[in-house]
Amino acid sequence: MPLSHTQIWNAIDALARREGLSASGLARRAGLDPTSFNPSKRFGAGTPTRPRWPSSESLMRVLQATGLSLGEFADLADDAGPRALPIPLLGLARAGDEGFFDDAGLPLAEGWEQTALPTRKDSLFSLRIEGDSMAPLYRPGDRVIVDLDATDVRRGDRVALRTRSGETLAKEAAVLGAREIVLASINPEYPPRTIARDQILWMARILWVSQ
DNA sequence: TGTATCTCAGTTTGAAGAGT
DNA sequence: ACTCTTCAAACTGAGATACA
Repeated sequence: MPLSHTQIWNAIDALARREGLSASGLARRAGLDPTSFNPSKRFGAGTPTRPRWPSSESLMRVLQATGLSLGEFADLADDAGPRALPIPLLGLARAGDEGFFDDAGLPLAEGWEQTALPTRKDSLFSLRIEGDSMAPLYRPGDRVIVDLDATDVRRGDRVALRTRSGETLAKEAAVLGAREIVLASINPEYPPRTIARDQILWMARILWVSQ
């Protein structure tokens, strides 16, 4: 799904706003010249003006600097409303079969099933992981995407939750009792925590992690 | 206290440079 | 020739400082 000129620049502007920066501030953070994303750079000279595009290298540096995946960037690009972003899906067992990768080992466009990245909706938000209690699965600085609608938590799910005391936690649901739950850390150096159900403001499954 | 001036970080435009 | 990046100069607004 190619992105239009408008979508690319909308996404860059949206990403800059999300980071609390202007377009030039975003460029600077990415190690680019601060003028790279100026409005005057978005169209070439001449009448009519020709649309200009950021290079793929510039785009990759911005994504690296903001910790965003290409899929999340593509979602920012669409200001028309919620949209599922399909990406190729293949089971690991099948990934060794012939016909799914080219000579360079890159995925071919044909023959793959598809899965959808989460669409933009009000119940979605992201959290930045702090501390190493979830290492090595989630590392400090990783961003997880949580869906507040995804409350059907099962044992073993990775969840984010907020307590009445003001803590926000990202853990694994080890025991889901009627009156209390036990949250395990992936890192064995951190002991499990037991939290009473009535102390939980909300708890939802972690859908995606952006590294 | 209120006003004028200075400084600086952030941002912008237009032109030139580099690569193809 | 064309496209994207970089450079130089200028603009803008906020905060600090000086002074009546």
